[in-house]
Amino acid sequence: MAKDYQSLQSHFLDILQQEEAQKSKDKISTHHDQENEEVDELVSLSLGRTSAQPKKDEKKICNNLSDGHEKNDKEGLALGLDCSRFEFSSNSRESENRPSPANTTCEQLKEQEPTEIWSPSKINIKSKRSDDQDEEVFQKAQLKKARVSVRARCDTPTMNDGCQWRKYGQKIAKGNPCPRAYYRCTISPTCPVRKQVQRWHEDMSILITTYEGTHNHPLPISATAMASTTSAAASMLQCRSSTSQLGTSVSVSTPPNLHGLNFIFSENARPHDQLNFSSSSISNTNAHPTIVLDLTAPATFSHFNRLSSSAPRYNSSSTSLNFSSPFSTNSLQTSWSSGYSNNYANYLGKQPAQEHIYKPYMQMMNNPRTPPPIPQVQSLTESTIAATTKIITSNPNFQSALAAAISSYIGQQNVGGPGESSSLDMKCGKPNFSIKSAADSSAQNGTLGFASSLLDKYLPSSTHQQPAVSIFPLNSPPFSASKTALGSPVEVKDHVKI
DNA sequence: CGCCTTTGACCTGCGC
DNA sequence: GCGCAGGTCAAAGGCG
Repeated sequence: MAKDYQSLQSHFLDILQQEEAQKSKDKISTHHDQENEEVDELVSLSLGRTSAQPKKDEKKICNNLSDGHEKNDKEGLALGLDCSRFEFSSNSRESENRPSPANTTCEQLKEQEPTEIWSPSKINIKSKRSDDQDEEVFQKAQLKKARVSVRARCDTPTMNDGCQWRKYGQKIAKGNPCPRAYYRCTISPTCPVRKQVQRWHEDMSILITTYEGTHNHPLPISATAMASTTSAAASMLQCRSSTSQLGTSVSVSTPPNLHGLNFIFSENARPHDQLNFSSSSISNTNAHPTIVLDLTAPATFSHFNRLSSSAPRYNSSSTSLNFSSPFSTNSLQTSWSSGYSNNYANYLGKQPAQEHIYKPYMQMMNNPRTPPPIPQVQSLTESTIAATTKIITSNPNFQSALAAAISSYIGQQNVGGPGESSSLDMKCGKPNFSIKSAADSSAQNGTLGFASSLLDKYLPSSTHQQPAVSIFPLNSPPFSASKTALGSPVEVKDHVKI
């Protein structure tokens, strides 16, 4: 009954949105003709869920989403993570012309099986809608599963990620004398998740584990960390792929208990290209969009800046949201322990039942003098978080640095050159984090949208005055956000305009 | 005996 | 069409 209800509700909302989209489409088409020379893409970025629609409708949908969010409180931040599941099946031009059939409610999102995005029906629809060769190529690439490649120093043959794997093949891949092993998840016989494990020939201590697919079964707690990590990374990648066209580099480092984990998006928005991490070149197939999570390098802001500027040939703007950590990465590189998996899963909203773990820390941040209550679940991350929180709260530079970062971001949004129609809207009264940028929308869908989810979910009303400080102590170290314009203002092609 | 790894064969996609 | 490379299959064998 619930399924039927949700199905009907989804259908109803689809119809509503199609009507709204049709209205806005008419408006857009008139504007589009005028601005055609300047803007090739027109994508609404409101958390990646709505296509071009009037603001009122946008609000409406946001309310719907938040309602769903509340209804599915236990699902926590799934909103931010799952955005790509439908985004991935649409591209920017489609979203320009019609709403994504799935961009309605959180329930609907959750209804979707991970494999659904590859359903032939959608593929056919997409094929029919392609209107030029480039788009066909683009869509073909979209149809290939996103991959998440994790680089980590590891002495064991495979990284202990908590899942059960069965090896089904081994190959010598070109360019790397080390054999590549193929594993599939055996927790569920129908689980589509595969992973490839290969040593990096330039540094045999580095293990490159590439994950593909999404688990369709409950995961052991010890496996949620990697699953959430890869899921989030893939989501960001897919968000990015679905809406961006060119040149955005996004790096999201992890909460303190995952310090050192970098989500890297740095490419010219060819979705089939691999997303390379800095100068390292993991020779992977470029048939799949791949994101590289590098656990071998410390997550520093300077490093990210280096990354951002590492692709100047793309001549495009770069948007970054960097949750950088002041800590070393060493503690993470041994194994994926259940300890931090708890917290990172929480961070990603996949384990809402453990919400109580970090809520006290948020409260503590609001009142740093109050010692945090003892969480019910003991893990090594408690001490990590406590230490992190202590450092954050005792760091007088944190607030000012954060304020400067946000001011910088907003400032750049406001003073963006020609072609830069970006804005960052942080409404603190009611947790709201709408992002509109001329730069890569998907990145923001993935990162800021994710932040938005955090905000929506966890920002207490009492912290409205200091939203920035209140948001990130949950799990995050000093936070910085920046938007680095690499390209000239002239390069507005492929940018997104609201 | 069941599960797992190994490994050669086979399939598929892609570039030339 | 051909060759190459990536990916998968499945029989054979090892191990507890």
